[in-house]
Amino acid sequence: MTVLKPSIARRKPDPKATAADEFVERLAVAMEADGLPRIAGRIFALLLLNEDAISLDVIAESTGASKASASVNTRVLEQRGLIERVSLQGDRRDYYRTVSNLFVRTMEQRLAKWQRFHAIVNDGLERLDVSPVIRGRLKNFEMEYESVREVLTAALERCRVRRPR
Amino acid sequence: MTVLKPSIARRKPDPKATAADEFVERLAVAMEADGLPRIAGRIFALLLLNEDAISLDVIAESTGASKASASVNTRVLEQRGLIERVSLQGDRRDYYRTVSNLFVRTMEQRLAKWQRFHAIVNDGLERLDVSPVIRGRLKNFEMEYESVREVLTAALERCRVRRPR
DNA sequence: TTGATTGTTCGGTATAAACTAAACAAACGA
DNA sequence: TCGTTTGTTTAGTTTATACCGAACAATCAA
Repeated sequence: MTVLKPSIARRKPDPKATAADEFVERLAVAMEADGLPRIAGRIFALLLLNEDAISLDVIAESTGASKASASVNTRVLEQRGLIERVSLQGDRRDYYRTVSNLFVRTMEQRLAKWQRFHAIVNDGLERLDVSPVIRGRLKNFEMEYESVREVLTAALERCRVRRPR
Repeated sequence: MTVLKPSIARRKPDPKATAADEFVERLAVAMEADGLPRIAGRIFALLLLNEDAISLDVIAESTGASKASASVNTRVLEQRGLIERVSLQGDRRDYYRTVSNLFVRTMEQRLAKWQRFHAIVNDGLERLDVSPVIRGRLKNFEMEYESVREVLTAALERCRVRRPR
């Protein structure tokens, strides 16, 4: 008589899971598509919903992650420019909160990622000797990217102006 | 006297690695940032540099992947709209090539991914009862996204018009 | 200094993903 | 019908990554 542990079959749906918790989980999963660890996504979502900065312990505690994971993933988020570390006077702890111009920052991140991709293509366009057809294909690809990039950065600039800090 | 296998320390740098091979590898790595398997990236890069459509065997052979991986990853790329499967008359094999309007398609992919993210935020904006400050933050985030999305889709539409097929 | 608090790093484990080989299915030609 | 060619699926292996607990380092207070 073998018994399957229920925790394997399916996790217990936490009875006191609030709407906010669900939001956090869903956003965390969605952010995995951007190559972030799930815990990083949870932390980000948590901070997104919190007005004031939160300490590492609280982050670890309320996301259910270990302090180690919280430490690592806050750094990841910080390096990606999604959150920032702030210090409060007369307090040794670090506190974290989302950056103010969040959307612009995320878009800048994405642009930077694309840039790496297109840099490779452009480099190939220089070094490789390919047929005129292929060359035309690559050139057109880059042209279109460039035009879209310009439009996009202009739009972001407008966002920046509208909300300077 | 322990000897470290050189293949572990570092892979042999293939002496007859062409510039095209390097291009393929670099692009493949860059595409991993978009959540694609490395082999998918290699296949894409390979097709990008080839004028005419290529069969599965050739793809497998020239990327060094197994036929199974080639099959799986071509399907991934096809579903993402980056390549297309074509059939040649009097030939049972499937052939693959990049789609014609490549840049627009990649951007559409990216937009779709963002859409999922923002859908969650908007949903949260409806269901969650958060402080006015947080609500303002989320709303602003979505507003900025929406404005940028409009600009972007317009720019893509222009690309589409400029090169209809 | 010592003790307490806070963050990071390290070692090990579990989970997930990529990939291959081999079995399988489907489509065609003989 | 039977063998051949082509693509897919499956099972198992390898590889990479996330994660935790515990040890460690650093900072400040006493």
